[in-house]
Amino acid sequence: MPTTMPAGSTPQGVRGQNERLILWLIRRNGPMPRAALAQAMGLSAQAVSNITRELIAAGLLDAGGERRRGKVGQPLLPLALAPEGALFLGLKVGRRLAELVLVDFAGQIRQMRVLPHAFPHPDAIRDFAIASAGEILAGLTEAQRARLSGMGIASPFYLWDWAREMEPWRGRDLRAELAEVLDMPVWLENDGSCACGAEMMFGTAELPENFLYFYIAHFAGGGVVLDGRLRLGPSRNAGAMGSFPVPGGRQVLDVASVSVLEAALGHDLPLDDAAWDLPPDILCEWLDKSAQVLSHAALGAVAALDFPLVVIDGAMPDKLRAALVEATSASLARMRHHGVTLPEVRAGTLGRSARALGAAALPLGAGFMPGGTFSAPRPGRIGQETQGAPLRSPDDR
Amino acid sequence: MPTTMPAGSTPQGVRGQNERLILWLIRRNGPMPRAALAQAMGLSAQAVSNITRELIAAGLLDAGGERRRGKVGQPLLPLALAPEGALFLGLKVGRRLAELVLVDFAGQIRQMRVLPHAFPHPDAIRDFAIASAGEILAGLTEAQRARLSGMGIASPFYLWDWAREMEPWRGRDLRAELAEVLDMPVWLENDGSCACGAEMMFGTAELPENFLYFYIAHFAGGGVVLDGRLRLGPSRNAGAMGSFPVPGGRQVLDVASVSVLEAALGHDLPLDDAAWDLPPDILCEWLDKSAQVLSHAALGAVAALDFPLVVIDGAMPDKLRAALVEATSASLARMRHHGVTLPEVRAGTLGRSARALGAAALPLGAGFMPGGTFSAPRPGRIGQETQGAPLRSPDDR
DNA sequence: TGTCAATAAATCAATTTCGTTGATTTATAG
DNA sequence: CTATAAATCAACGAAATTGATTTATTGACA
Repeated sequence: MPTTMPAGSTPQGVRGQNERLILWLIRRNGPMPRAALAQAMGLSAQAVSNITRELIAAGLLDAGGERRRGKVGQPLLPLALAPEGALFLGLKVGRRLAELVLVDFAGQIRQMRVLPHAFPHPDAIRDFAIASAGEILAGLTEAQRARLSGMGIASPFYLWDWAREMEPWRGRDLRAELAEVLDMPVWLENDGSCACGAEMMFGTAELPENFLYFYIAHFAGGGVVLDGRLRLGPSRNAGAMGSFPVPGGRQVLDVASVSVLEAALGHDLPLDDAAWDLPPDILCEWLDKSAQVLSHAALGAVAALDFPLVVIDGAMPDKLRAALVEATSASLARMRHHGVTLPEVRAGTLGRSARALGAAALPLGAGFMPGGTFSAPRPGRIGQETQGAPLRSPDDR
Repeated sequence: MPTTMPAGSTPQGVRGQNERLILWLIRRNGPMPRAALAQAMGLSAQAVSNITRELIAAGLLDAGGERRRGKVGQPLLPLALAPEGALFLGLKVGRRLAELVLVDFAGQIRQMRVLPHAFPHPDAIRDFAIASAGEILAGLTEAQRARLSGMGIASPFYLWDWAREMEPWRGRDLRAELAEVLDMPVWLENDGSCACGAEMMFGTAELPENFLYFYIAHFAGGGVVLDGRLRLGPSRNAGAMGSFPVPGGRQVLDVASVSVLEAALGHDLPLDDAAWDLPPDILCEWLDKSAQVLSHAALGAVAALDFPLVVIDGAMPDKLRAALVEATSASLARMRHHGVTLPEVRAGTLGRSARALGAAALPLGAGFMPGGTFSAPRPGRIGQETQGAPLRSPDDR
């Protein structure tokens, strides 16, 4: 039975849905006792008790924390995510670096391998991913290997539009190539959407259910979160904020990107944030122009989607990111904005690691989060929640 | 128990969800036999049989159609929406007219009352709505009155920003005022979103699950449909395409609206489409400028949300609307659009009646459509499908 | 042209899954 | 030692599933 069709609901689907919702609540709120879960979900304590028992048996939750005493009554026993509950590989394809990370169920990066390159090439990155994944797998126990859920890839789209050197990417399907060799499920999404998903899944700040996200690196991208779900779009190209049109017949990435800054400098910027040294005049010019286009794009997105928050992150020093947030917020306030409420603008919390983390979050989202947390495009004309199967420990298979 | 919290799933919710999905499938696809429903939903024929039996008993579906023979086997018995299954009132607040319509479950307008005005005033519209609703109710049978689900209001937001004459709207809550007097549930949403919802619910053309919608009347608005659901936004202001920023420090409604056309003409346009008489130079100028801003806004929205389709409708003659569609499509093709796929541009199918129909669709969506078809904003941090209660016929209450 | 097997829709009966309700156990504050 | 609240146990009800049965049509063969 195809899982991509508009689906009716079934009792089994109910269980899977509730399991995933519990994991999501704990992921966003930190360790929670069963009573709080029942309260948050509107289910009975008994139901939560049954579901959590299975999740603990499946190795996804950990009840070994300290009982929290304080109020009258039996003390609360907070349930935490079990870090070893599942493991994920994340591959980031960047303009200057490829990265492969191993991330655990709690969102910690356990291992990282890096491949620098003059330009990314699909053959080189495929070989790097295969070799590095092999090394990482070799270092895992049998039990850990059984709990590896798959690999996610965060890659820019339309790479061949950037430069002649990236023509080899045209027509390549890195996802399929790696899925075949690695013998595990592989996902691939736009790098901006991945970074956004990482902020939602692993970010340390409270986030509203709806926000717009920009990620400024060598090129500019973004992501869209609606109702607590990362929106990928019917052709997987949602959140393409780098392509957003701005006045002057240009697009956001023509102005607000690190490559533009490097072009103004006349040389590449170092990978080490602390070593960035920017002349004030060039910096101000870039900040000013970038803030203009970011605020234009942000206001357009707010008009269409009513975002209360815009998050800006990127591969740049914290200080520069903060200045960009400030400049964008100020530019937004100066724009004509009748009929819309201006959003808050805020910096992201993950910086350079956002894309690789987001890549690893793809199998996590697909397997362990409520349906559509990383919303897959569904063919067919009618929208309906796709329900997931109940979660089982790898041992059961 | 608050229904606006992130909710776990329950068996009862499952039934309600499936009931609504069946109604939605039939609404969009036309009469369907049980076997096709089971196929489309991924449920067993038995489940569909049970659910449809109840929906027929509740008076929402009609099994009285002709059996369709042709293939081997027992002929198909298509189930259709029962027009008398429910009735809805829709109130449109417009710049020149207020309209109150009575719409049946199949989407047919059964009655309509109109109030012309120099400017809309909340007191006058309230009185008009109360009086007209009373007259309409008086003409219904007792059974029909029992099946009246409520009233929806389609109103522009921030009315007081348009003109000094509309200052009385500030701070008014027409929804609450009417809900109190009319003794029925009342909804109110932005008129652009309502028009978009009408296209989705009652439009005669096939629509994809995701599209952007513009509605050009005295002012310009719009709507957003994602995954087959009308998106209202966390503060109910999604789809505010009239406020979309365009080059030159302006917004869409500063350029692409009938009021701009009237200003250029120097006089108001008649309510009768056939009586519109526009000098070619003024028409061309308006079409050209409007297409530019519409295509800019559309391309921005496509970058953010990956829409495959843009629908343009409005209170104007079919011919003018077609010309605007054509001009916008052409302007879109001329824009720089690296990294995004250009959407199809198409005319809406409802024209002047879109907003009133969409108003009536608000109680329909709230009561009889899958959760979030007209997505209500949900407070709280974690997104989850809100499940509806099973549908019961009014007689059961 | 008439009869009958094949086919597919729709329903009947029995079973399983899952959440709920009400009673019970456990551990802490005061 | 009592009140309180978390968590579990046992019985119940709602909804979907599976497998068998009924119903009505097509199409082939006599």
